[in-house]
Amino acid sequence: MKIAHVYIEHSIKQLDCTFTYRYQEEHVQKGVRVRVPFGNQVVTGFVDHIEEIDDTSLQEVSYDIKDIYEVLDEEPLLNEELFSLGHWMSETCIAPTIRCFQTMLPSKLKPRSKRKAILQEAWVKFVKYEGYTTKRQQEVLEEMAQRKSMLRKEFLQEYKSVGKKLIACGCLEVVMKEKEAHSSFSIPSTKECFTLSDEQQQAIQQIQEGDKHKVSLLHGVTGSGKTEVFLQLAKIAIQQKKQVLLLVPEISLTPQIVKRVKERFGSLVAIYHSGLNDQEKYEQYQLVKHHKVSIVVGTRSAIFMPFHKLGFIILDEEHDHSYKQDVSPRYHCRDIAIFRGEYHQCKVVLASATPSLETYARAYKGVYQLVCMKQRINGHFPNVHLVEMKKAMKKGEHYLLSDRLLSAIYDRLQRREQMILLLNRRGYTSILRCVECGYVTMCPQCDIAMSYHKTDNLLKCHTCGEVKQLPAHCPSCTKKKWAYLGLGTQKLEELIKEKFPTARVLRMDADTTTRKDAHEQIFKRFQQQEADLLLGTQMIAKGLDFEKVTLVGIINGDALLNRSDYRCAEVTYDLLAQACGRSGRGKYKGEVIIQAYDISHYAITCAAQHEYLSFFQQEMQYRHLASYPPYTYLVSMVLSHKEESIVVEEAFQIKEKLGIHKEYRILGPSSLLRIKNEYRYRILLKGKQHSLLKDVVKEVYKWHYETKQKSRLEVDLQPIILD
DNA sequence: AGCACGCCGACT
DNA sequence: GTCGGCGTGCTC
Repeated sequence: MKIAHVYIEHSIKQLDCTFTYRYQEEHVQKGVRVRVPFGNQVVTGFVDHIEEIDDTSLQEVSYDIKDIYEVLDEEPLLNEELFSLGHWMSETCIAPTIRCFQTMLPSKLKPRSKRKAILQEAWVKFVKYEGYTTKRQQEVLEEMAQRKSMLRKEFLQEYKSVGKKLIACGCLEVVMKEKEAHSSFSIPSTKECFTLSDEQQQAIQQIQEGDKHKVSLLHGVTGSGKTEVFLQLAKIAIQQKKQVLLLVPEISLTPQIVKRVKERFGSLVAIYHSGLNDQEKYEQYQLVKHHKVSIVVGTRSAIFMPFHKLGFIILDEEHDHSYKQDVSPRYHCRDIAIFRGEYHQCKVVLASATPSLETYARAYKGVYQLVCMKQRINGHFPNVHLVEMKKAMKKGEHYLLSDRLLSAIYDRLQRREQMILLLNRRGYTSILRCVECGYVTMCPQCDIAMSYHKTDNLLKCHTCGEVKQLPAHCPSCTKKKWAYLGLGTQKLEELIKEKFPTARVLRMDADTTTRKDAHEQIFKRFQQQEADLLLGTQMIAKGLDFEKVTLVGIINGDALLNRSDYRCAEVTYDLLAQACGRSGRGKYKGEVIIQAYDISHYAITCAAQHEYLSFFQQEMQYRHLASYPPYTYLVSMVLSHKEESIVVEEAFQIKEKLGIHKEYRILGPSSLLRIKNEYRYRILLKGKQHSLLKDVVKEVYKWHYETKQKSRLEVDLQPIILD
């Protein structure tokens, strides 16, 4: 008898095992979706493997085996490679297997997908030369016989008069086909001659000739022309009839790289990111699956595209946090890239101007191949000035804009050059506080002050999305005066307008980018020089290439340094170095002004001198002394529940259960901010052996659901941001 | 995840 | 006496 082992769509720990079903149909195979009875419901499942067993061994099982109701796919959704990747992910991230499979597929194909309606299109197809009546009809038929088929919509438009008649008489027929992405980027590949710099050529050569099994780290300063290196590598792979995956942190923030790839490779490109709707994602996915494109440019989720022969996987801005998924399965795109690279025997290239410490440390030790590009294409770095705000403010200068920065802005306005102002306000929101008693409105669900949005005059919580009307008077002292404590971009915009009434300002932040293509619109307008000044938060720090920008101002450059996070120096260096990289990319010399309260910190001084290596060495020393990654590994376990006492009790139970161990240290439980009415506590494990930590966490995880603990447990085996 | 089963409080 | 609260347990 034929038996299928099926994963059930419910992605919970208790159900992370297969259930067996009987079937008769031949086309049940590994990787197809099936509808199966489960309890008293019918659910979708995913066939893990099939088996032929004899009836005697069947009688040994204690449960009744039911039949599969329906087979949903003719062909497996996931090929052998992606299948094993799913299992591997489940293992390394400690997440239910079915959830890993769901994560890997576009939502229209997910096993659970309830409304998986895939758009169909009507096509007209030639059938026969019988039954037409007029000369014109014959002509049209002949044309159609040539073309074989065309979209009905277009057909009826072109042959308005006779089209319907021909379909009615059966000479042509209408067939429904799945809608496909028409490779709309038919921009002809430019034949422009690209002269590569020596460094670029060397980099390409090194990557190509390097050890196939080794990951390469391309460490190139901002403006050193990494994108061109990617494009050349892509060309090589395509010539070898292989595919290329180019991963970027966030598409909407890197429109320029997408544009360049499209210009170069035209219709060979698929774009994949979270901004696409389900149908669009599905279409792009199918393009890759059916070998219609050679290059995919995409964000994190694009790592799961169904490639058949990869030539290169390139992770641009390798250090970026958006490569880490922060919901289960908490995978890191870099790890998946390396897994797939091994399978396809292809080179994985990690690229960044500011590599993560982990990556650079590996390259330093020779685990990865290190490829450097130290020169800018245009030959010069921008001058960086540090402004110490403590002193500036004592002299009576404005706390947001120092005199030095003001005069630089004035200067650029005079010379009709463009500039970017970056307000570093992570962890710094616009808060409304009562002048009299200092009351601040907190979110009722979370332990976070609600931030004030001036455009719609509302209070919003950035963690849970709660929206509140502005209270007319302070609930605690009934005074009616509020002080706006914001260091927001809006405030900055007002200030600029006040100081420079004629300046044309574009603002980019969470408020101005809610619409779908808002980022692109703003960048486009800035590119076309409809504005002199672009101001925004960290989202404008990365990957942009505006030739005319000669001034970058960073306000509050050290805001990130005051956090307790062990990565704060790295994040600060990254932000500053990236922002510096936006200035003076064209033929004009660029300038950068960094305003900070403490300008002596090495993250700031190294960034100002474009000294990554020096920063790396100092930061490594600190990490070594404090035994933080990359010298150790951290794993995180977060418990949450509506009742604080339950979380605390269960957290301490876990701590006790772990006991004292010489191979790792237990940090916590420490309380985190309450989110969505749930109290959260974290336990961190710190140790030198990642595999050991993983085993320990796995045991806790198992114990947690087997003993039916009340709280929710979330584990992260490479936590990046600890909040 | 869902849904049934089962054991205790407030109603016609 | 019943309706219904949601704690517990199970699903091939």
